[in-house]
Amino acid sequence: MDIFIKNIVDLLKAEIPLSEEEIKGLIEIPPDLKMGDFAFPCFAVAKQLKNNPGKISAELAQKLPISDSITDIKSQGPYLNFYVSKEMIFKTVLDEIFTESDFYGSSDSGAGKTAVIDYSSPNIAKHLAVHHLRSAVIGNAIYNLYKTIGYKCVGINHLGDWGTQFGQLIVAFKRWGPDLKGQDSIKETGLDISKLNELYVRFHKEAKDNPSLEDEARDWFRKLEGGNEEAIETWQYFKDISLSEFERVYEKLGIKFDSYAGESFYNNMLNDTVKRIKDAGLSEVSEEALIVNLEEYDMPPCILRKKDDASLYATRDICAAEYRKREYNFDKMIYVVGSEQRLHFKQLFKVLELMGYEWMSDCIHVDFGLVKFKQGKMSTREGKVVLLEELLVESCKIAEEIIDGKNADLENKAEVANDVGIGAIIFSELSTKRVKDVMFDWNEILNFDGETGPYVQYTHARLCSVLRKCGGTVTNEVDYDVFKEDDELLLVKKLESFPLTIIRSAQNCEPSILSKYLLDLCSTFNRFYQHHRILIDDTELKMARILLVDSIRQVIKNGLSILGLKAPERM
RNA sequence: GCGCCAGUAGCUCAGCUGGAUAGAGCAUCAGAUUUCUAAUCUGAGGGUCGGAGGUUCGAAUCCUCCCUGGCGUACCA
Repeated sequence: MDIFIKNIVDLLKAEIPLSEEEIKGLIEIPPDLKMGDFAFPCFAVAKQLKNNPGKISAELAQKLPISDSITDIKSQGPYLNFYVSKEMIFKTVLDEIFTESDFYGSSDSGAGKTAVIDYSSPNIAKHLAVHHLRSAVIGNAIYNLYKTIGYKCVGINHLGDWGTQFGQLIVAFKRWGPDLKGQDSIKETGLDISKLNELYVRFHKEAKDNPSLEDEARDWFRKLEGGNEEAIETWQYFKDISLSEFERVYEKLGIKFDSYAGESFYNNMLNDTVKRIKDAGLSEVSEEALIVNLEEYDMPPCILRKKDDASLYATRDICAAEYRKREYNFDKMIYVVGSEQRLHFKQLFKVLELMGYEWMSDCIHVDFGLVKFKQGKMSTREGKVVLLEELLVESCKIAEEIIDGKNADLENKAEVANDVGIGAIIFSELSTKRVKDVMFDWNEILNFDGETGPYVQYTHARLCSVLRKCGGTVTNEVDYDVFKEDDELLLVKKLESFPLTIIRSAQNCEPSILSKYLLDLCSTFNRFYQHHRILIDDTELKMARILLVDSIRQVIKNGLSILGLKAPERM
């Protein structure tokens, strides 16, 4: 399509006092097919030409020559509308998709560069709940997007496996946990994540009446950081229990990480980091804590060490950033973390800047809105959560029931039910812009009609079905001149914008751009499918439509795969 | 109090760097299946784009103020 734009620019630059770049920037796509394929708004040059836009447009329409590629130029009010050769559009686009297949949409703008993506990063010793879904799913999609535009990606699950809360858990475990029979290790206690959760909730309940528990907890965390054997053994046990559960859920979601280096991983590097900050003269002691004063940047201080000398998450994040730069030498580091931590990241980036790290400008906080209940914010502390695994199981169950009702003989029913059930959940997380807070609603997230993952998957299955029935031979050796329907033109134009959609989606770290695109493509196809037959007697038209169908199938498949959804061929 | 983010149809949301008539889905109602999967499609109703100013040929989009909601605001993450 760039070819057409270049042609138009070439035509215009002779008549208009603007540079090629300026003209190119002004060219837009008209809202309706009737208005042509490209448009140039003449407002922009009205002043310079001392004429009104309508007249300029009318004069240009008369003056400019048409050609094989630009088949018509019309003036419509202040707009100059260009009509390009439909045959060339179809040929260019469908040929490209046919040739590139699984790689259609990929580009190499990130070739040779590395992106580190920090996502999911839950606190251990708790179940994964529905509010953990967003970071994981968004991060995974961003990982795939960057990979698609050529980056080497490193996915990091920065586990929250360190901090005062583990002091709290140890206290709770010692007070109310299972009795140790003296022999063997604590691994014999049969603790699971639910029991850990109960201990956590109980701690916060009891600490309200008995604040000394908090002191006790801080003391245990200090011991943990100091390497106390009992503390470490208990903590490691908690971590093992948690990870086995997490991995099961990630597996279901199809989400992977290249590294599980969590907060604890940096424990023995913390001193060096703090020393560097001290030596740079950035830190000071205030109210017994070691801080970096950020007053002149209108921010509260970044606390490096509490008054009892224990570290905080900010300390560990600074340390982790340094480590990742050393280890991966990233060109971009993306933190997929909720928007309630905005200030934290602002402080973190400021401290990195003050430390003299120019690469801090490569770090971005990709934030997202809260998941809320009607009753208010979810809180693990109060035990008010919907478990993620429970949601996934429920969704797959519903998917299976629907299949039983529609396509009971489906061969790999369980597998497809799983793909669709999980797909529904993932897609619903990715279909609105990140910044929006979302209200958790069972009915909404388990809806399989309308703008949903199953809708996209269903459309894909339909396309596959048509291709099966046509005998399976798809060729790009077709007569591109047989496409006459508006719906076909809309489809091919939509297909053409796929690579650009991916780039925009990646650059904005906004998977919803791609989700919306897929919904739009599917709805355009379903409309076409309803009104026009594909498997018809007219062989020329049939072969051309089959190529179009196959191209749509390919783009949906590529898009779903980036978002982290499976594309079943039957459902 | 201060800071950040959001406010578009009854509900959930699109609307690219300002551009042609503000669009979908859900829900409601009315339709479409001897024909490629009805998890689909067609149609109807439904809007002071939170409010008021301003910039501009032109504003849902940019600026200012106000209202409402969410989040954050030194030893949690």
